[in-house]
Amino acid sequence: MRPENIDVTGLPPRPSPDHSDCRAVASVLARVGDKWSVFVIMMLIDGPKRFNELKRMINGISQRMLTLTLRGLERDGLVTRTVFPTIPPRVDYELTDLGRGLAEPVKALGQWAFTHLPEIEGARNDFDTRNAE
Amino acid sequence: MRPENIDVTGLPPRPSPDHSDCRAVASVLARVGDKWSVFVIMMLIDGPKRFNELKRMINGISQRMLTLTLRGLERDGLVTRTVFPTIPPRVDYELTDLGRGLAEPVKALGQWAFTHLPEIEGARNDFDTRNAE
DNA sequence: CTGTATCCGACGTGATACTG
DNA sequence: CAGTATCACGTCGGATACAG
Repeated sequence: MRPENIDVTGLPPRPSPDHSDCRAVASVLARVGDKWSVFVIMMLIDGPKRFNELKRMINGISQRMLTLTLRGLERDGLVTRTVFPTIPPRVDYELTDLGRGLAEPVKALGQWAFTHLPEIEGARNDFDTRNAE
Repeated sequence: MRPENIDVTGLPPRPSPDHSDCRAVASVLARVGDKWSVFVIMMLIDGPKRFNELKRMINGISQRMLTLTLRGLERDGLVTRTVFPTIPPRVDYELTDLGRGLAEPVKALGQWAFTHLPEIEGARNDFDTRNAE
């Protein structure tokens, strides 16, 4: 079950494509698409940040969601978590090389979204008013 | 409430950044991140497709989800829906110019995900076994 | 400061049945 | 063929309280 046998890589057709890769690619896309990951990545681009520092920068994120988001990014090897056993405790989060690599295509996507925002919002308005009354 | 005042465009700092754009960019990212949109876009890159044609190509998608995904893409102006009032009915879905434009950064992201799959899966395994017992 | 634990409502997704 | 309607379930996310 679920999306198999689909090539979303845009890569030229390979001789013996491994179709199971599709699910895995989708899982990476899902991380990018989740509500907060991209924001956290963007915040970390210009250097490591502390937990509450991130929380303050990302307006509206809850403590719980920041924790979960950071755990997810850490699990995928995109972010490192270093604990300084001081009192009070201090924890720094920093992008890995992998994370910095991911930031590039993500920024490209963000730029596209930003430049085409008017068209998309226009299309949404048109669609909504068409299906209004 | 919610992610405001955050620049996820990666654009060089502008004089008077419009912070409300952030939410809108996030909504585009959310579309890319949802479970099926990217697959549909990829399927439509090389020409228009019919409803059931898409359903067959995307292994595992339900009729309901295909409908909802296509509606969402149509609403955002990424896909056109043309009905041929024949019997039986025939409906073609096709990428708009906007949709084809979006496909580019999405493909870039897909390529990145594909090439770095081993590192990510490795990191996930490491993380999971570290936090196992 | 940096989390974890718990509760709860909202939403996304799938399965199934039905319609024009 | 191309949907819509309904239900059922699981996950996501926010709020709050508490801990090391």
